[in-house]
Amino acid sequence: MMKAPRGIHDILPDDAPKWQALEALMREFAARYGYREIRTPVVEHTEVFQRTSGETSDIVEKEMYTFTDRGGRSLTLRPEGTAGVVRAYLEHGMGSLPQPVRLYYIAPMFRYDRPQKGRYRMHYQFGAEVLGSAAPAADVEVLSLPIRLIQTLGLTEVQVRLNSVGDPVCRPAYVEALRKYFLPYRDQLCEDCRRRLEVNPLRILECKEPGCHKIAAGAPRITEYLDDACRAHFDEVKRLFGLLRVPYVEDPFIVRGLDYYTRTAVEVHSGRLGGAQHQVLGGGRYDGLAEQLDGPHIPGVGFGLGIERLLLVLDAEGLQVPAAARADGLDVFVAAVGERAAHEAFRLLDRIRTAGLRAVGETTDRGLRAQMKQADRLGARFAVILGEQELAGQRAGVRDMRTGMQQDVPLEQVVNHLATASTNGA
RNA sequence: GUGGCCGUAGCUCAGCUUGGUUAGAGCGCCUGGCUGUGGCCCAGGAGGUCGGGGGUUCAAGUCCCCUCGGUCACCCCA
Repeated sequence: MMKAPRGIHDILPDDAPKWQALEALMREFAARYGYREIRTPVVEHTEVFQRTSGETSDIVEKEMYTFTDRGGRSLTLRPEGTAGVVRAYLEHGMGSLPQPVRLYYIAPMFRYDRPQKGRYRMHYQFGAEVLGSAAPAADVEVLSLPIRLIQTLGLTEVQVRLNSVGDPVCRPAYVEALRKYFLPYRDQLCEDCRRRLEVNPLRILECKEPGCHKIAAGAPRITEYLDDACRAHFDEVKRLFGLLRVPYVEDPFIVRGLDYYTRTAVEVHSGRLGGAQHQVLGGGRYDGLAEQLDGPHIPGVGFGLGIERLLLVLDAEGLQVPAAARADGLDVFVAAVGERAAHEAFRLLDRIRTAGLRAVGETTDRGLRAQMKQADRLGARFAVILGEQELAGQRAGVRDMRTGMQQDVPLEQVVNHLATASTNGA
């Protein structure tokens, strides 16, 4: 049997209302903060990600869905949202819009890594970016959006972790210091970290190998190496979070997987996901990204939030997405007995829908009993019954499926009757 | 990319250890009891290449190998 590709899943009708409700809430929050939606393509030129994420990043090294199109171009299914958004900003001259520009997206991302619960080869992210502002207030504004959203959903066991990864001016000195620190321990590091020592010593900091972790604990801290500008920026970000009373912890060990990050780096973790896929959100500032795409210097900051993971965390904390239930449901089922009645029912069904009610009718010709059972199973609030008897008197039976009360209603009044009845006590 | 566990109807699972008649159950689905009225009950029915391929054997859902998929722990990430 044909199956969906590995690590890629269907979202079925039973779950869709939950997704719709969550997405609606995200759009509502984005609008509240003045963010406008941008829809960028799922594929970009491979270079867009190669140049921004960094050649040594895991994404570029082993996780990209890359293919050659018929014209010989190398294209890649986007592994993350930011690079494409910045590309679009540059391509469409958004630098001439009032700055900063605030953008958000809800879109699928693709990463070719090994699937696990909460980690999929195709997953959805809610993300937002502020482009054109280097101010610490921009960092805190864009990051407070998902944090407030998470609070609104009622999640309690989440932690905001904050760090600064410096910038191209001060980071090289720190990387050197790290290299110098780790070199004597070289033989005690794990295989991966020995490699990291060469290509990207920052990564050793987040290694979970106990041996490496222990050595890393004594490593110099980035905060000791930040230059005045970066330090001032970081201090102000922390001050502003404090002003908003957003609880956070400083974590000198988060460095983020993508090379384009500068200064602010943030992650949000849940304590409820068994240590596995507990990271729900990642983000930070990326002041050099636009230049890497051959654009001018456009500072930016943003985040990406994994929707599947958020859903998982909600579940783990026993929470529901507000209003998710109401996105589903059926008002009316129209049952017909006999061919003449079926035609009249078909017309009636159309009128009911035109009036704005959610209705389905019988499309085969089963017995009334089977049709009533359908109405019940589909969760219809009312059943309308049309047969020879009703037709003769130009009437229809309207049955309230909750109470079992049935009324005889003139045919031309059925739609009105249903409309008022379904708004009362729905 | 590395290692462990798992894979039998739409769903949840039994059967596998000690190979041997037509592979079962509950729920769901369809039909009937009730010739035009849902929920409860009763009866019947449909639905399975036992994830796929190869091997061992007189005989494989059951044993072995490979492969695909899921899951967990890593790597890393949302």
